[in-house]
Formats: sequence, C-alpha cells, structure tokens
Amino acid sequence: MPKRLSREFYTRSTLIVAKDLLGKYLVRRVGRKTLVGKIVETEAYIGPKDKASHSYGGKITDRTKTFYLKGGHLYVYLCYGIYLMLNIVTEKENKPEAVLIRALEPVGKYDFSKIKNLSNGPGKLCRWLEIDKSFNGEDLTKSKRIWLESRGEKMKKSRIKASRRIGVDYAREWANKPWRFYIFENPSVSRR
DNA sequence: CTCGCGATATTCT
DNA sequence: GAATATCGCGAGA
Repeated sequence: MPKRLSREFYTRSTLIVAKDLLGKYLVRRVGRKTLVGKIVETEAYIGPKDKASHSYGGKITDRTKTFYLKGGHLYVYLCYGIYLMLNIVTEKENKPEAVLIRALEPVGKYDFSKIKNLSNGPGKLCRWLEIDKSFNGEDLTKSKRIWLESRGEKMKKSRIKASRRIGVDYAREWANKPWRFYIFENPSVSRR
C-alpha cells in the first residue's frame, strides 16, 4: 500500500534522510498522466558549514531562501543556465540542509534502453518530470502535483553505496565527503 | 572507450 | 563580469 511520506520523515538528520530516500518513490502528476520514479541516487548538502552547499556560511538570497524552510519542501534552482536541480529540504526550519535527487528509475512501461537515459542524472530527471521553477518551495506533504511515497519495500543496507559528491570540486575537501548515496549496480544511477 | 568543450541564463560580486 | 550541484557531442586513441 503506497503511503505518502510525512513531515517527520524529512525533519530528521540529513544523512539519514539521504540514505532513507533510496528505494522511495517520487510521484509527479501532470495533467492526466502520472510519472513515477524510484529514487536510486542522492547527495546530501549540509550547510552552513558545507562549502559545496548554496547555504554555505548561512547565506540567504532570493534563490536560496526556500533552503531554510522546514523539511519536506523543495529547493529547485537553475544550473548552467539550462538544467534545473531538484532538492528536498531536510531538518527543521532555518537549518539549511537538503538532499539533491540525482537519479530515478522510471516505473512503468518503458523500453530498457529508454529507462537508462530518461532520468539518470539530476538535470535529466527534472526534464522528464517537467519540473519548472514554480516548484521551488513546494510542500511535498501537501502538494497535489508532486510527492514522495513508500511502497513498503525494505532497502538492503548492503545495496547502498556511498561516494564523494559530483561536480563540486570547487569545494575542495568538502567535495570528498562520502555524501553521495546510490543503489549498487542499478542501471539508472548516473554514470562515472 | 576517454577527453574537452560549448550551450545558456540566472545569480551574485 | 564571472561563476555555475550538467549534458551530449565530436575527435582521438
């Protein structure tokens, strides 16, 4: 039985949430169709101390203010002028921590060859889900167009791998923190 | 297979 | 004016 994730799920420690999100389902309603994807790759951003995070140093700007909402909201922003990134805010209000959703495994009738390329990267999954900037600040516990749910599957700990984060080399030693989590040998995990 | 690069626009300095 | 939490293409090996 699918069950929408509650506020309590999101307001826990960011590293716990990042790992716990693996194997959960993201549901996106757009018009008459419903897109569903299983989360297979995440990254934790733990500001203000985390140099790789937009909330580094406790900085608040127009772009990053939704980062400071309580857990369960979305932080969506544009990167490289082309791609949107989808983040799930964690922890309590004014604690700017979040989990970047890096890859989903599409659920439904897709060719295997398509599945591999639809949402195996943070920019691509936003395009697939038709996410736009209006999703910034969306509340996942209330929204009618996007939410997360558990389908009662247990994720084996042995399937979860951790690694350094991707694309944040400018953060130097912070880029080496093992804060990227993914499901081992899942074909939808982003390459590298 | 790996590497390098350009696209593109919003944000921040 | 510079930087950017990415992606796909084309060249070379």
